[in-house]
Amino acid sequence: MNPQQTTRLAVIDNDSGFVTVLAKRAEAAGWQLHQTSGGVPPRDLVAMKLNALLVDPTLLGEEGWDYLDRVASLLPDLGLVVCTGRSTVAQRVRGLRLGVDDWITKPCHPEEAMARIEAVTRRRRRGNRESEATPVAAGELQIRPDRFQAFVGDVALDLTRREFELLHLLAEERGQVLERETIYQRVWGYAMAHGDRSVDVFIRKLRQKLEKHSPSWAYIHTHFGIGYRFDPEPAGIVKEELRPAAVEEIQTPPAEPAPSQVVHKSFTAG
Amino acid sequence: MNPQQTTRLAVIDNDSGFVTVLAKRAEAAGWQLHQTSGGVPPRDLVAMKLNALLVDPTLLGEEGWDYLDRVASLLPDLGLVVCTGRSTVAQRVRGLRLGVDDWITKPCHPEEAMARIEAVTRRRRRGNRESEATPVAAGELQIRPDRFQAFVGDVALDLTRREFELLHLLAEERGQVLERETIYQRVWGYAMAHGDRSVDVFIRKLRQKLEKHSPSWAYIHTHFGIGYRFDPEPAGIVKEELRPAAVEEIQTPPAEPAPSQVVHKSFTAG
DNA sequence: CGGCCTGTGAAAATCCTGTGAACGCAGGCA
DNA sequence: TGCCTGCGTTCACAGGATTTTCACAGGCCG
Repeated sequence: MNPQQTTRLAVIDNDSGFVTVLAKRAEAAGWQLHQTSGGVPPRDLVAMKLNALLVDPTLLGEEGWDYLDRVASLLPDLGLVVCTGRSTVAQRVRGLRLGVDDWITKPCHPEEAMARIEAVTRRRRRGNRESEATPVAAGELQIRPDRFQAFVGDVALDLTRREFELLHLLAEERGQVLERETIYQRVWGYAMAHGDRSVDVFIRKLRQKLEKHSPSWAYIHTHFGIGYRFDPEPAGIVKEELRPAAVEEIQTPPAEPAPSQVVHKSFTAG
Repeated sequence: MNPQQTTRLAVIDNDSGFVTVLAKRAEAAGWQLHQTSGGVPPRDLVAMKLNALLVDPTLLGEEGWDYLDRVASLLPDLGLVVCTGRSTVAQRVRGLRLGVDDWITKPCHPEEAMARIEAVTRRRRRGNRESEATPVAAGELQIRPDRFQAFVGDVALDLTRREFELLHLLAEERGQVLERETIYQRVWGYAMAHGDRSVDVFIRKLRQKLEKHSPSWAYIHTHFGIGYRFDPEPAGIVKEELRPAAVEEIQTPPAEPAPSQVVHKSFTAG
């Protein structure tokens, strides 16, 4: 979700000689850098919106492996590169299996370190949408990334930031069933904890606001045991597959088979 | 989804010692391997559906850089790993900038090479999300991973998640007889307890839904004492082997001799 | 013919989602 | 500073949907 092209890198190392040189080159290349010589809690890494993390686990002592493990599993989209001194094959293999993307041995040329960091972050960026700022239309909805807001006609749905990002993601993947974990990963930016219900709660809030402003459309469909799918449908076509003769292509977008296994919301309470 | 997907790796190298050892380990790990000691045209690589390519550009001589460049740009989803002898920082940087994902220096431990290849493909798989989303067609069926659902024409079979995953697995292994244990392992994700009948029950549910939506085809075949096989067959060819003159290659996939020991289902009750 | 193995229907157990509400946090404001 | 408000997170519960388990019947094989 980072529209920016620049690489955001954090370095956890206390080898001042190496870090200094690397920092100079990185800044020359236009990278945004964050240095520390101590462990940064994975939680805080989330807030930094990094593309990559370069770390020498030596200075984390015993906790090194555990730290790498946590970072790798909490931030699967982060490029994780270890740069450290002598190591055994077994150590490198362990690290790589844990989720480390590249393991560089010191002493190393900063240029190579940078090239490897680039290689690690490269693909993630590829195919990144330039659609970031293009509005999306769906049913009666108009989703406007430039305003972080969705509109029905001229009136805004009054979405909070998270609500908007969730809606935007769903709308961009219109028609696809997205699993909760995927949604969480892409909206929140890190891995979903087991049992977290945040996605459900935000879906409910979205549905309330959608229902309030565009009551004659159904936008978000639940897929039991999987996740959610965004697909604007005019209301009143419930179970069209049971009476195929009665309904004649009202508005259903082309190549959109009638959804099933969908919990058609019934909006009980007002 | 499927947790363990097999890695398809091609090796372009003529260092027989290294390659032999690597191949042994890779096969032990269940990887699918393809070796050559000459350059493979990028065009052919496409057809091989590889996850990763390990190459020693040394044996490509002058063309090495050009080759890496073409492979990297033509196959952006392929993990590209160079494994070669001595090299300068400049060479490594050049390669990495070109699109190489990792650059390993020989001599290297095959275990590390494998771990690095894994790391590269892991990162790659995360990047492109729709790798697993290719629809499968079978008989009148259309199996759509993006919807977690199967369709006959426009109407969905209304499969639950487990049902869908079972069907998807069977369909991907079309024509193969899969043992219950295998099925359970791959759909449920862990070993089947002795005496568990879940697979049978889900096969029944699937058959019911298939029969309901596509009554003129037989999809799932029972192999007594073994397991099940998915193979769409138009109805009415029951016992075609008994009256070979009557039936003429309606739709039966090639190279599928009528299996003996097959229980042709007869759908007793309605 | 007897011992498995599979098909089947239904009950029981489990899991999943919708929902309302409480909680904590941070920023705005007096 | 202290209060108020908006927002995101977490919890617990209820109603369903789904999965598992069971018992039995019928088929397959030697």
